[in-house]
Amino acid sequence: MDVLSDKNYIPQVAIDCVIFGYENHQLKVLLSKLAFKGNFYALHSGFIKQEEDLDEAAKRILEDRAGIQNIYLQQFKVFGKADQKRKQFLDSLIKSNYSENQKFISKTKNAKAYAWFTKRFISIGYYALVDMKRVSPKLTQFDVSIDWYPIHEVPEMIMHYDEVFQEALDALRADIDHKFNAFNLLPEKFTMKEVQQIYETIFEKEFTRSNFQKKILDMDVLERLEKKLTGAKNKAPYLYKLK
Amino acid sequence: MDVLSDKNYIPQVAIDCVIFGYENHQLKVLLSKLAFKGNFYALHSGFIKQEEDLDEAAKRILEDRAGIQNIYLQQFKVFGKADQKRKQFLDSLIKSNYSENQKFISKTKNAKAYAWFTKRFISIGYYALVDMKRVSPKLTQFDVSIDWYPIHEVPEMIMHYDEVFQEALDALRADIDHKFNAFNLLPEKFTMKEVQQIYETIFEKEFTRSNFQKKILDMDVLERLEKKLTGAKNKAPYLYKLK
DNA sequence: GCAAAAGTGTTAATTTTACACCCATGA
DNA sequence: TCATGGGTGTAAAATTAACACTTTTGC
Repeated sequence: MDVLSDKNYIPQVAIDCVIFGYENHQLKVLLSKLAFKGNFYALHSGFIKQEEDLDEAAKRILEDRAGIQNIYLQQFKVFGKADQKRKQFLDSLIKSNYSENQKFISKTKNAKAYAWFTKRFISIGYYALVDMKRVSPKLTQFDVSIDWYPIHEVPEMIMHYDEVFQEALDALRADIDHKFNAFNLLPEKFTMKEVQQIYETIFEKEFTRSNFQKKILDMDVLERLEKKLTGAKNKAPYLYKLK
Repeated sequence: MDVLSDKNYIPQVAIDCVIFGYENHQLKVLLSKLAFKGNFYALHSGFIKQEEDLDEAAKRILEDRAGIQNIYLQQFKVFGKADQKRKQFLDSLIKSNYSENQKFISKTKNAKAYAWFTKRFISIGYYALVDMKRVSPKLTQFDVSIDWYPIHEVPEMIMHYDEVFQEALDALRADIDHKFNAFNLLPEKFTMKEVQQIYETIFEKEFTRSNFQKKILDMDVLERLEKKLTGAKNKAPYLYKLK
């Protein structure tokens, strides 16, 4: 990673990525536990390089953190409260992690990073929806661990991340129908049941099979392929792929 | 206005306001013609003060430019291409307005403003919908004029503003139904016909009277008041107000 | 043949659209 | 009393939801 400076990155602007993961009928979110004393949880944030498009920056951050590419990534809201949450949090973090925190900050190199990092920030929210099986989160120097948390068991996060997460979930549900991003979670060939399970997981409610099938097929984006013999003692479902 | 500097404003971030105005069944947009040689048209942009919430900044910019308060203002998208449009435009502007442009730029004061202004910017798009009768646009030092342009007669604008305008119009139409912002355009008491005319203007299509009435009343946000005798030789319409 | 689950079809309920009808108003 | 336009009601059309029926598969 480049040195954090105004020359390399756009100052005071962050991208916050809410990475939703799907596996086994569960919707989870990828959080980082920070490599500091105490239980501090955070979304994956990053900054925008000076020569980089906004959407590219979001993709890069997602790739750096989760090791995946070519995924549906959607900007959903900008957060721009001018409160002191960020600075307050970082100050308390330094205080509890470095016995002589004033000295720590005043070291030339640290001082620059501190000044850059503790300014008031605007954050641009993006969310992604990924197949957990195809993702291998990578630790950075700031993380002690990166884990998937069920969306109803999300620990309290630092700064404004709780709000970002909740808004991302709302946006995901509002967007999914007309943007077809659910299909990104599936292998090339999939059954209608698999599609339905994703929807049911995301919306946390059940859909009737026949009506769901009609609705999805009416979207006219799927192509029916051969049948799939599952070994189960029932009728074999068709496979589908995106047109 | 404060001096443009990193100390006063968040650098490299602008707010672009698309101010839609309604009057006499016409939807127009407020553009500034810049106070420079040549025909340069622009949306109303501004910057975010260091101590200011994002939404407040948008409100302030709207008030400075259009002289109105308490209006529906909606963030709709962030634009973040890393292209050189901004710098190229500003360079050509300086070139054609100052015979010795290098000298102009290198004057100490101008040099700072030039450097601040010509960096790569991220812009946060907001739109507003106002009653043209209640608005008195104010000229700033950068405008030679500020005028309302019918949305189908918008002159080509500088930089990326054409795209911002088009996206704002799409967002306005998508948002209007469930956020009731159309009522902001009306006086305290209004008739159903007036509401319908706004909708018809915004969507550029006609609605059938009875169905429109049903739809709006089903929203359950209006309260029916006394009748209004218009002097016309027909049944007097009811007045409504927001609940 | 039977249970299980997939696919299709049918009916009912709801929402949307079109349009007819009645009513108040001023000329 | 008539033309105008506003308010209401109703029938048709389209969409959505509920559920029953049929088919395929392995045991």
